[in-house]
Amino acid sequence: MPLIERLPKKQRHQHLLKLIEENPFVTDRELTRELKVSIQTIRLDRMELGIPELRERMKQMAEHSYDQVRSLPLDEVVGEVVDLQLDKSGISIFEIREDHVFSRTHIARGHYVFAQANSLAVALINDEIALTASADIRFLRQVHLGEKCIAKAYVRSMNGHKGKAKVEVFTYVGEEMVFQGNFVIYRSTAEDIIEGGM
Amino acid sequence: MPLIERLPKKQRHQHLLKLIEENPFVTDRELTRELKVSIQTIRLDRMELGIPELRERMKQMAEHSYDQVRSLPLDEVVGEVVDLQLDKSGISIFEIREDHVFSRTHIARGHYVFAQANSLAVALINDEIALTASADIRFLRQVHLGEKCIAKAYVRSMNGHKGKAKVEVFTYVGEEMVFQGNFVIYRSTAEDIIEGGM
DNA sequence: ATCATTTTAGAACCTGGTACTAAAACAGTA
DNA sequence: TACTGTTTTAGTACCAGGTTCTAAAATGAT
Repeated sequence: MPLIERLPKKQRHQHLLKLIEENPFVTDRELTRELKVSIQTIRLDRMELGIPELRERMKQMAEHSYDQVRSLPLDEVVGEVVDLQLDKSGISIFEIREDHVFSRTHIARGHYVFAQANSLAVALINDEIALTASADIRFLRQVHLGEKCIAKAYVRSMNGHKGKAKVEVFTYVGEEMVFQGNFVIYRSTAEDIIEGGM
Repeated sequence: MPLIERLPKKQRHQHLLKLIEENPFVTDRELTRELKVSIQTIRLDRMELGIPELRERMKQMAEHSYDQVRSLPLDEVVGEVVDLQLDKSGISIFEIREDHVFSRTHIARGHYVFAQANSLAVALINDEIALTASADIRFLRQVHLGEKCIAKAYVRSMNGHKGKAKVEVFTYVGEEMVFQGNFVIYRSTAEDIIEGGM
């Protein structure tokens, strides 16, 4: 059992990591020329380091970037409002479809679940203008493809008839709560300018 | 030379284009099942339409996203990542268009601004799975139709190599900060189950 | 000299294709 | 009906860039 001079291998591993980080599109064969070892050694090294093959690396990058690109087309109304008592409470339903999930995992992107809650919170406010000022949100468990999110929103406070309203939203899949958020909504009857908020 | 009834082929081409656009990761074999023709026909169709093979498509996507600072010439694509240093920082640009605003006020809906920030925060995390766990967000001023939102995200902490990461996002229109958010992102290398989070 | 580790070699097999040849099925027309 | 042209299907050989497995050789430490 060699005890010293074990560096070459570790050094090569470091070098390998660096090379692949520099150029993730490098093949094993190209690496042999750089590292001066056989292709089998390269492959053993990759195994030990847990580095996937070139094609898998490319696939991961492609999926990653694809997920970014397709991540925005939210519909005008996110979720169907099935019950609405202005300034009091409301319920909306939103089914997670193919468009709303990460392709790899089939788990819903957070901003869709947020969008449902945000839309409902804004819809609840009985004023001409209602914009989200801030929010404090928590995703309690993943939501999967095909699941139906039921968001329930309650107006908690109502600073006069102008100003801010606090709305609490709970989103469920069946019995389970999957999301919870506290929204502060700016409200205004006229088109007067609000110093902040959306 | 058949002159009429030439539709089936063109129809199939349209269908093929749509299928591949919907899911660029589809293999020829999978397409045969959808289109009910032989794999050779699929391949002839791809040839005629100039659609490269799956691996080439993935490679192009991967290369495209790898190309660090891409051309600013904003695509139609909203929330385009123009700079990305994994696990460190990133920048994305999103132009507010008709679809993204309240029709009355021409003010952007909050969840679009949130979506840009959320997507960027998730994109930043260099792991197979990255889901938003919670967020604390603030809309600092309204964003109007036509304005360009530039989101800058920074990874602030990195609980080991599994677990949670904290990402801070600032969104600007010109010099003005319009949004600020603190995201907690769950991260995981494997497909192991995460108890909560999106 | 001996023994464990490390490296190399080689063969079989895999996916998701390309390139090419050729037969069959389908259509329209003379 | 027979001929012609397009379209579809089938099949083979080949490719890159690997994985998986077995096994031999080189290296180094004691």
